Amino acid sequence: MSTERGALALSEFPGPFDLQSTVESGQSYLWDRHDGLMYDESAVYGGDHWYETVVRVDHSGARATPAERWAEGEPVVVRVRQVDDRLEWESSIDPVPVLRERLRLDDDLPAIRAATPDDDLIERAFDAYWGMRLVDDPAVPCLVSFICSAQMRVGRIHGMQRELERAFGTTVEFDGRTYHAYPTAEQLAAATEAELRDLGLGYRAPYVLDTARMVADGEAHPEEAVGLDYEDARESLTRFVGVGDKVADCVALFSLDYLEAVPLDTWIRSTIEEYYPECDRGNYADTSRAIREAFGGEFAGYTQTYVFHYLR
DNA sequence: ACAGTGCCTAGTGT
DNA sequence: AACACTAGGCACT
Repeated sequence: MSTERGALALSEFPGPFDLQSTVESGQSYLWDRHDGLMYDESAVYGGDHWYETVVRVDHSGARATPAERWAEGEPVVVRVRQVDDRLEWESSIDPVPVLRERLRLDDDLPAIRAATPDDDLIERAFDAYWGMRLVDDPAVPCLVSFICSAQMRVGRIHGMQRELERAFGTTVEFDGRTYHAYPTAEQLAAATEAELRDLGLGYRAPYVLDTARMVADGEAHPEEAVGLDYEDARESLTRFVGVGDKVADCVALFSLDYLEAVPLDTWIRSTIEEYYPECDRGNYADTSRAIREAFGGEFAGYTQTYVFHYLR
């Protein structure tokens, strides 16, 4: 397959963009660094590293929903790096539409920031990583990777996803190397619990398996939450095994376009204790509403992601 | 509704 | 060296 190259002028999109903080902030576990130093603390921050992922896109346009595009499109490698105001890419297709979607390049970051409350911690967080975008990942890979995230560090979550790809994902040849797409629900459902445990998933193994079976059998699909009111969408996502409120919020925010979702993980909970004690209402749903308000409502998930990355 | 408890495991600290 | 503790929770009771 031939390698095409190109570049995207980031000045054509609203506000700044920073690739590294976007793909290495623990939102998405679907990207990898070409130099293999993903999440390497000693690596230089802000460097122009090449990042790679395998996407599935349907060129015919015949399939309407992202779920179908993901499930049925041919896997294709996309490699990208940022050099100042340019996003350079290498791929066997024109990846600009998919990059635009996945990296949320059309989000009006200055407008989003302007809509957040005037608050010292929030301002410092935005300043520290200004240009970081939310991601918009395919729903099933996002769901599975956040099921794996329970009580795990980002580096290990990332490593687990690479293991899942290597063990079960469709192979793709590109630029003289073999890549692996993220496994589909069907491919995961065909695995055994023992195989998943051998990859280091531990007690998450049956969760991933049961959830993959639910999707593969057509019993439920995470994208069925799209269009519901936010809290109903979160509730809907908890149908999947291994998915509680926190993981449901991650999927809502990082895949299903609910920018108001604020995943309450241990970091944000301790942040609430320290900076917003009045928002701690003792249970997930009420605390979620309170911190969502404190973080600016409509775009609270953006604020959360900046604050999380800043304090972590 | 809500609180308590067990669960896999690699890495870090003692 | 061996052991305790931790890490972006969840299911079950």
